[in-house]
Amino acid sequence: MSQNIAETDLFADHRITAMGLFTEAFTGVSAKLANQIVGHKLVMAEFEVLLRLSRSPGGRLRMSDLAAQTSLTTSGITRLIDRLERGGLVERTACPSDRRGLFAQITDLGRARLTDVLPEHLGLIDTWLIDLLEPAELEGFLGALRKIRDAVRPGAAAGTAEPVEDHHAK
Amino acid sequence: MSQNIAETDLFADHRITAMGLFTEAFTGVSAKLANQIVGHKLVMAEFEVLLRLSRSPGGRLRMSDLAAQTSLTTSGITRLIDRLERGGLVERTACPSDRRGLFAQITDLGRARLTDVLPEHLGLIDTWLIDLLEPAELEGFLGALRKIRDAVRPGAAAGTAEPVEDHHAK
DNA sequence: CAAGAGTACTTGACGAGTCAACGACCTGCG
DNA sequence: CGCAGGTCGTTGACTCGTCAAGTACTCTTG
Repeated sequence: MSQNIAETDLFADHRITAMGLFTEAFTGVSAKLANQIVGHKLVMAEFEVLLRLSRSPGGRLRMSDLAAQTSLTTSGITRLIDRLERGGLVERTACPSDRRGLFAQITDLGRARLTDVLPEHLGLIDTWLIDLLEPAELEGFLGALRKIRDAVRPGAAAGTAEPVEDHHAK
Repeated sequence: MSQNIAETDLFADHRITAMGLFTEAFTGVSAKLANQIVGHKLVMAEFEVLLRLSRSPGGRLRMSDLAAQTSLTTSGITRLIDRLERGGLVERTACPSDRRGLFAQITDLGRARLTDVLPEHLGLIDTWLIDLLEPAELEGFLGALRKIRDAVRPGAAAGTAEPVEDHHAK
């Protein structure tokens, strides 16, 4: 029953395997973390936004800056901030220098929520990522990730991401 | 680079940075690949399903096996196969030994679509992953990924390598 | 051999994101 | 000045996924 050997080999290329491994490892860790976040009535993207706000001067960022720093569109950020605002974790405040613009501002409740979530979250990162690797191995791993990140997301090192823009043949 | 870690640095922990790097690298590569797939009127999950079907004996798998091998629920698989079937890339066929069950069977059109997509896809994996790393570095990287994958997804090793023909287990 | 329990898939309702098309505002230039 | 053309954020319509419940079948067991 087995023929089409050449074709079959194309479908089982080692590059597919490598990418599959990358995917399984990342989505596996990611699922562990997401699972904890969900237990605190947040989704990953919301947690990430709260974290970025908490680290920004004044605890606030422009909607469009949030969109640039995450992998969401501005419309996605609008809806995400809607949800967080409904929950009292952020509020929208006017931007004095540009009346089109809005700040998303983390509230005390938002910071408190982060403080609830973070310690356990860091522990999970240790358990499912850091502690699995020898120190030297971890260094090599992070170095490889940095090379890849710099290649695929030029200018993202300081936190400014840009939507991938490549469109191919149609 | 570890300095005095005050409590407010909780929000800027090195573990957050490491996980952020993992996320940016993976989502970056993933976006490059997804972008190509979308150019061929598929989404990533559909491409993955076609690939798994093409490598399985008879070009078919049970719906529930597909769900187990991907990160979708059985209900997600139902709707994904609906779309592929509507496009003529797979068909549902009865399972003779269990009348509840269905096979998703890749069609010739489905295989042709894969053959269209794959060569360029493999090239992109080279460009945005493999070729970025020195051979030894790549080995270390894959080794680390394997450790992580084995920790977070016990029993998923068969993922992208060998077809698993094992229904009616337990 | 008939329940009862469990499995395989589908469906309805909904959540979370995208894109395209706004209205509101800002800026540069004739 | 005045307005053409960009940017900021929101909204409507849609896609792709989840969960919970439902239907149809299979397995176990007294």
